[in-house]
Amino acid sequence: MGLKEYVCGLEAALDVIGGKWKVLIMWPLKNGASRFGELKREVPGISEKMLIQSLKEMELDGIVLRQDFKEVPPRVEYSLTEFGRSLCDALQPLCLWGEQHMKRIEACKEQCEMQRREKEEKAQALSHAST
Amino acid sequence: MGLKEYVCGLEAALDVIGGKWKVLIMWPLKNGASRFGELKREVPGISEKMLIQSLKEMELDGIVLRQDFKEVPPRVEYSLTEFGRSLCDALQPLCLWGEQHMKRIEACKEQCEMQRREKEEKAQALSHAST
DNA sequence: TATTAAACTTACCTTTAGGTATGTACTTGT
DNA sequence: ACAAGTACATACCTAAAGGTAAGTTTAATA
Repeated sequence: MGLKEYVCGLEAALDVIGGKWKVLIMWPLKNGASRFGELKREVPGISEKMLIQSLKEMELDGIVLRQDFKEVPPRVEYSLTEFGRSLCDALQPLCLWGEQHMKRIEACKEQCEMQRREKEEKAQALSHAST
Repeated sequence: MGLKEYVCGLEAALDVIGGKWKVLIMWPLKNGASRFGELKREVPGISEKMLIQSLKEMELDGIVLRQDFKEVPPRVEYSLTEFGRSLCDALQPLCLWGEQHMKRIEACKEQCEMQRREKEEKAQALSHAST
């Protein structure tokens, strides 16, 4: 598994925006730079660990710029690079698609959850019966 | 965590195409229906378990249609629904973006890997020293 | 009667992602 | 001397994703 070999462009793109948080971090940054603490508030539910971890990877990928003002207490601002903005543009249609079909998707995922639970319960019942 | 609440359309969309395999399964299906065995060959590296698991979820999400010909040995064909094709269209720009910057992304990810390994080795060295 | 072929299914295991909680560094203001 | 404020770092744990390998079903055919 030395070097990555992407089958298609999508695989590469998803490798950049993969994970639970990255797109949620990108979206507020479209309106301009944010400090670490601000971002934490703008992305509700994220932990500090996930926030810096994501930001670091996004910086490495070149879609986010980190600017350290060398003050105490620390002041660091994050913003989108040109590259990052081009990624946002490419994501726009997908975002729209998601918005248009959000209700439907939510319903499907709930359905999924229900099936998962049923299966889990069935498995539990079986394991109880065997003891 | 009862019901899902998506912050933006992207979150919903990524919930549909999330995971390692789904887009890789969708792409060959753009050229028409495929049997299970065909898909297995068209998506190199995928296991049978991951293939049906993904296909089932995609069917539930309404982006893939499963057609069982009730033959023996079994013959089942999978194809994209209208909804699935609309998703493909929405993915096109992202796919293009990924293709255009594939080299750059590959390089970044290798860089990432290297950092991870360094860190791992450092941690190992420390744990050895402490014993 | 045994075999074959295709599409699953299941059990078990390893790896990775993500969550929680606590600690650190540094300087300004008290 | 010390408390406060901000951006991290680190250790530990749980849950989810994914991999491997073996088994199951069915009717036609040898």
